[in-house]
Formats: sequence, C-alpha cells, structure tokens
Amino acid sequence: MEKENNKLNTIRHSTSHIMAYAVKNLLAKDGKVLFGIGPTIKDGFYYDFDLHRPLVPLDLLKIEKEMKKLISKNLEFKREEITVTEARKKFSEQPYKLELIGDLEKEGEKKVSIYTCGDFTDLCAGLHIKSTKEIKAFKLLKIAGAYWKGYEKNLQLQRIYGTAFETQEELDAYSERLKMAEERDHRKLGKELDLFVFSDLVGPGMPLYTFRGSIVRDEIIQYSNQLQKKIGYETVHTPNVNKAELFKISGHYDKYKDDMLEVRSHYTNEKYYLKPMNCPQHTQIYASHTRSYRELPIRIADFANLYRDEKPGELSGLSRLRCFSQDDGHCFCREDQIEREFAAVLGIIKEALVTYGMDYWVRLSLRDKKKKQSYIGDDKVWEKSEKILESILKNNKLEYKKAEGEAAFYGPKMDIMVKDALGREWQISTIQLDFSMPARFGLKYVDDKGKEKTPVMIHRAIVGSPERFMSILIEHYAGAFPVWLAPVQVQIIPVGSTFVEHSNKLANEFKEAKIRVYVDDLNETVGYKIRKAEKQKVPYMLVIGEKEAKSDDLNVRIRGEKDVKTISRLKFIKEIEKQIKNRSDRI
RNA sequence: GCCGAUGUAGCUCAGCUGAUAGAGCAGUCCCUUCGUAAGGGAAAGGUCGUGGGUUUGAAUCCCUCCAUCGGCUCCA
Repeated sequence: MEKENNKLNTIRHSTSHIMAYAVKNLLAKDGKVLFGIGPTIKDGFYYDFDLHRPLVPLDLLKIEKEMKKLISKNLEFKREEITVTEARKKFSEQPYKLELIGDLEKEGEKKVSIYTCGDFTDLCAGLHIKSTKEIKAFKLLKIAGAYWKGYEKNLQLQRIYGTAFETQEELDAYSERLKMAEERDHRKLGKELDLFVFSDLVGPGMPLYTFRGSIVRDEIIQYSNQLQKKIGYETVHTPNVNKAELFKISGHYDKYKDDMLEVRSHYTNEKYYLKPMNCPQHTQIYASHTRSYRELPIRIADFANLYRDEKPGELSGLSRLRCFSQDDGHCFCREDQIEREFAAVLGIIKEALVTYGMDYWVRLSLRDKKKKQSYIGDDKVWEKSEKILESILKNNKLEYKKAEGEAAFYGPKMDIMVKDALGREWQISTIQLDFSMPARFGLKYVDDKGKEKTPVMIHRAIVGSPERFMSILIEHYAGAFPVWLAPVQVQIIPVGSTFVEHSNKLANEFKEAKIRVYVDDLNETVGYKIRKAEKQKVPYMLVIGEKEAKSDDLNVRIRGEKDVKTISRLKFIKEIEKQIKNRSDRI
C-alpha cells in the first residue's frame, strides 16, 4: 500500500513539473513566468507561478493540451546534483528558486539536485518517474491565489491545482467523487430543502434558519444536551455581551481582539464585546461561591450564540460563520478527577458519532514549541498537561495521532476527527485541558485539609458547533436525514381533494404522537406530490385515498424506494415513535 | 484581509461585439378530482447587486462599494 502511494506521488509530482513546463511553453514568450514550488498534496498536486497576467479557466484547457503534447513525447526525467554556486547561476533569472537555494544553503546543503525534462529544468529534491509515458491520467482542477511560502505578508502567486492517477478509471472515479460532493454541497441543499438563508441586510456569516432548519438545529442541540446530562453537565445561560475586562483577564483580548465585535454603552462609554466563546463567563459562575473539594467536578454547559468577526473571505455557508453556537461545556475539577472526566466525555462523543454513523479518530493537539509566544502558561504546566492527555489516550486504548501547533492557546487538546459518507475528514469534538484560565481568574476550592487550591478547567464540545455540524450532516446524509432529524417526518398525500379532510384527521393523530407531519393538500396529481416529497427527502409518504379511508391500513412509501408497503396505522405510528426515540434510521 | 472569478424574476439560467430584458420551474387564478418522481390553460412577476462615470443611448464598457464562489491566510 505504502509503495503504491509513493508511486502515485511520484507520478503526481512529475505531472506538476510537466504542468510548469507547459506553462513556460505557453506563456514565457509574452512576459514574466517565474516559478514557485510544485509539490504533491493529498489527492493531487499544485504549482505556484508568478506570471505577467492572471490565468483564466480557458488557460487550464490550453495547458492540459500542451501537457498532453509533452507527455506524448516520452520525455525522460534526468537527475543531476550541482553545487549551490552552479545552481545560483542556473536559476539566476528565477528569484523564487534563488530564495529556495538560499534556504537549502542555510540548512547546510552544499549541493542541490535538479531535474531536467525536455528543456525544462527545475530545482527539486525528487523523486520523479523515468519518463513521461508513465503519466496515464491527469486533470487540471482549479486556479487559485496563494501566498509565497504560505506567509501572509508575502506576495501572492497564482496556483494551479491538478491531480493524476495511475489509470483513467481511477481519475474518473475521483472526478465522480468531486461531482457527488458538489451535489451534496450543504449550501445548495440548504436552499433546496429550505433549511437556512442569508440576507444582505442581516449580514454576511449570519444565517437565518427557517422553521425546517431550526428543527434540525434544535434536534442536534437536544441530543447533545441529552448526552451531556448523562455525565453530569447542567445547562446555564450567560449574556451575549460582556465587558472588555473579562476578556483581558482570560487572555482572549490579547490574542483575538481584532476578531471580536465591539459594542459600546452610550451612557458610560464602556467598551463591551459580543462574546466569542463561553469559557470566561463560566469561570464567573464558578467564582460566585466558595467551592469545596466535595462539590467538584462542577460541570456546566451553554448553547449561547457566539460572535466572531471572521475575515470576509473566510466565511463559507454554515461551515464558517460570524454568528454560531457551540455545544460547549466546562468542567472545573481536581487534578485527580481529570482522567475520569475525559473518559466520560470521550464516551458520549463516541455514542454521538455512532448515532450519526460516522467513523472517527483522535488528534492529540500539542503546542508548537517553536512558537511559545503564541501560548499562555509556563513550560512546566504545558509539559504536564500534554503528558496527562497522552496517558489518558493510552489508558483508554484509543488510536491517536500527534499534531504539533494545533493546541489552543491555553492548553493541549484532544480533537475528534470524523469521516463523513464521502470519506472527507472534519474536526468536530474537542476536549481541552486548561491549567491557565482558572489561575488567571483566581478560581479556588478548599481541599480536604482546609487549604485553598486552584481547580483545573476542562473545555469540551461534543459536535462542536451545531450549525457547522449541521452543514457536515447535510453533506453526510446528502440531505436525506434520518427520521429523528428530518424536518418533516411523514408527508400525507391525499388522492384528490375528497380525501383532504380524512388526511387532516390522520395528521392530527400523528401530531399527537409528536411526529412531524405535513398534508400536501395542493390541487395536484399524486405523481406530482410524490415527486415533491421525494425532492424534499421526506422519509415517509402516505398516499391517502378511498382504500385507506375505509381501512386501518396505511399505504407507506419509503424515501428512495419504489415499492410501497401496507402497514396498520397503529403499528406505523409505533414504529416511527421508536425510530425517533432510538434515533435510528430504518423501519 | 489577499489573488482570481461571478452577481439578470423566489429558484436555475439565456441575453454575441452597446439600442431600456427572455425561458423553464416555483407561486397566483381557472379547468381537471386524479393511486406512487412533473395533467392542462391563463395572467402576473425584474428600475439587470449598489453608487458613480463614459456615451445620443448601458444588463452589456470603466471605476467604487456590497455580496457570493474557487483558493490563500486565519479559526479560541
């Protein structure tokens, strides 16, 4: 497997060189063509260029054509090692390459490797295929902008993304996956299923949930609440606007003040902020009493709206919002309680993800030791916290991967990475250990010897942000929610207006059983209404006509299935109630 | 915020190189009273994202701003 991947990477890497070669052939005669880097990435490759004009979509087709021409020549890739001085001479017209050569020299390299293919030579560590005839299937995907070396203060280059596979079939399958992902895009489905909207008047990144979308959102929240109650969390309510001072103490002000929305009181001219998170407020609930070691852990949770002034270009559907919430909880406990608390949270996260039908793995997010200034708290505390998290993972026999630089600024995290139905990964749940904030707020408890001690704070979220998770679920289920999440669970379709009254009576019976039902009494044909209900992805459709009016049996059509079933009314209602209660999907 | 693209009816889109807009679906009304993915008809619906400019004349060309999309950067 590993070997296969390496081969694929080699092909992709070589294809990126051929792409650069083609760009040079097509554009160099009209002006500047400077080369950045062209590495492989997950699912493909890219190459960055500094060009005399912006690329347009038509260019991709032209470049592909030129690449095909080059590939058909069966050009060989030749590797050479040259000295740094020789390299400087060779790439004297290529400032970005010169910078890279300089970097290599700083790292102590005396020699660098170059690869030549046809009359295109590139500075490159390799590896490459022997000849272009090994490139069997490739495709250029998109044009993008990207900062040189990924650093925001640098100039932006033009990036072309592409991919290559060993066979045309694999490439086709990949293209098919992209198409499927596009069809499930939650922004598209959100509109089609009428779940949420945006308004220019309300503002970017601030979604309005329709009654259907609110149902989905509420169900997600209720479920998280039900799960966290099982392990002792109680919900609290805290204000959306807080004094600046609160965030100065917590450390959020220093780190995030540019990303917080400011509010001012006209009477006192005091500065407030819309809250971007709940943790500082929760410390104040803790701090409202003297706490005994016997009271700990104190576990509180909050679903309040949060506001973050995200940069305009970073907003995207429900995935990245300026107004959102979290199934956020904080546990204040003693050090000897940390492990049990983590295990309990891991337990409910697992339960949730089984329900949602998602695989997951754990990322142990540690701080970047080279950027200590980005974090608060001293080295000893960090080392201790990181060790505690790792041992919890080991003791619970959980598979995990370490990721340096992914920690929160106040402590290390366990992040739960889920895989959706298309195999895409998302970070949702998180459990974080924090020794800093309790100290900053001067939180205390009295231990069994009557001495004051500082509690530990655990920050945790089950699905993270319900809104963002809703976007993941829409795409995961392709809009076909399981019954418990579906905005309309049963659609009743009367055959002609004669049976509307009977349908309404039936609907009331469903409503009494707390089943979300809708009677489609529009003056249209049965076929039309079935089509409408299928497009709305309603789990169950009941066609009500003369036969049903005279009997206790229902004619049930299940979403996505052509064959209809006959089920007695009472049995059907019971079944749905069961599915809703168990949050299961099928009859 | 940065690089690039886009913005026409509720939705999806057409409108070539300048002469004040068109379709399908949805919605409305009428007919039809219907059995599992679109029954028929009619009328209605848009100062072409915003504000400016060029021009005898702008949806169309130029600029500003706003929003969205593809990325980059960021994500407590």
